[in-house]
Amino acid sequence: MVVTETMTRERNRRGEGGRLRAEILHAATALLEETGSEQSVTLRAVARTVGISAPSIYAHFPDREAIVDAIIDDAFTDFRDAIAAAIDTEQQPVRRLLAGCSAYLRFAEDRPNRYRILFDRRDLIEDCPPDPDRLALTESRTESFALLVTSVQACLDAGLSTSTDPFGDATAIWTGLHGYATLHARLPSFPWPPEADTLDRIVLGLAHITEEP
Amino acid sequence: MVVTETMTRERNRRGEGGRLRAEILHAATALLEETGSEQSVTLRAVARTVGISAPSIYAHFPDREAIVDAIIDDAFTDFRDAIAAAIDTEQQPVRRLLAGCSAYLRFAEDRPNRYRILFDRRDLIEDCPPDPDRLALTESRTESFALLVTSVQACLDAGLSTSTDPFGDATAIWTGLHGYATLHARLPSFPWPPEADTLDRIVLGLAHITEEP
DNA sequence: TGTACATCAGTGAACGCGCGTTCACTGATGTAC
DNA sequence: TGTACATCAGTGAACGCGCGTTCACTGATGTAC
Repeated sequence: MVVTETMTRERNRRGEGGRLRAEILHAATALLEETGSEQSVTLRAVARTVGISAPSIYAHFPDREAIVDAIIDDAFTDFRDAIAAAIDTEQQPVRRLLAGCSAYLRFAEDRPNRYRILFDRRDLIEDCPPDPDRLALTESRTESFALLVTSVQACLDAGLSTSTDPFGDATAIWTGLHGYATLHARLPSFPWPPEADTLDRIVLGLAHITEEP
Repeated sequence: MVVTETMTRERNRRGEGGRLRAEILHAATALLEETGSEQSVTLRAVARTVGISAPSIYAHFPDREAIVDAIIDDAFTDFRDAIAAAIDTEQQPVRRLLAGCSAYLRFAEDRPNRYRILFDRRDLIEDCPPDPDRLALTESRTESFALLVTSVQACLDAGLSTSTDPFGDATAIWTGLHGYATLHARLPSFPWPPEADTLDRIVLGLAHITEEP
């Protein structure tokens, strides 16, 4: 007997309707990561993947946009956690900084489309009024960046950097990492230098690190 | 009398049908630059803007994709020309390099959506067979990058850089510029340092320039 | 223990929309005689 | 100079598609008595 997608799914028991929300998010994330395009997260495609009818989604999300927002929210949490975890594997400040940046690039390389959506939205382009629903998302972004600033500051505090502007240096590192991550994903056939070289260049050069770890 | 878009346009005279091609491209470019999304370049939207019927486009482009390709091709030519022109305004090697990089950022800032499409396509992700129609496009990309490599090499030749790897340094500068350009456009409310500082950081730091111009 | 009933999780049909593309066509423009 | 005709630059209607969203509904599940 051939088991199709639709046959697999059983209706949730009473009180467990909320489980569908997670299934929807999971399916939508898979779609987005496969295609790399937010446009491919359609209610119908998501419903097809989950094995439900499209209108069922409205019990859990007010509209299509809300699903995409939720995906980005999740992705940012993952991103921040991955970097934080990597930093925590090291003690020495320069090593911690490098580990965090390395995790940044690894995240972008392992799941390029997941990384892509993090900074792809037009959220902050228009000076929109502070939207409470989006505040958590903004904070999650801020936190990822704060990890970087803190790591640079730690090098400075330990006397391992001649930086006079840790925030500016962190910003420079961020743009360097972002540029490498996005171009590397877009143009894989370009003769890129090894990731370790890039990391050294960006981190040690831009953060004014004086001593090798 | 109210003159509407559609009333404005007159049919081209015989032999001048080719002019419509330019009008289509112009309209499509405007659409892409306004919205920043390739998706908004639809045959119908383009036709509406030009003031023709949608099927008329088929006399000049085989399909929708061909229009977008043509836009990117044009954008790349503009991009390369802007950088080349800026470099040529200076004599001293370091100044030339800085001028080129500055033009890079200015292009990205002035026409963010035009810049965006340059590296946004998935062209090279799959190892597609060498497509002769796309070769010019690829060359135009290569040329833009070559300008950068040459500029770094010139600094080295003049003894103004301690670079041991001009190609790698040019790559690092490129990723730095790209990262700054894209993030700056995406998150304008972030406390970015002045562009000049960023340029100095990226160019002087990453290209191992020893002497200020 | 049995049964009527409220609730919950989800369905199926339908709406209007814009899309890419096709097809047969029209009517002005230039040209051959 | 006049006219028949080929050509060129488009048009308008239609196709099937997938989409977001709405609406009235169904049928299994648990609960009150």
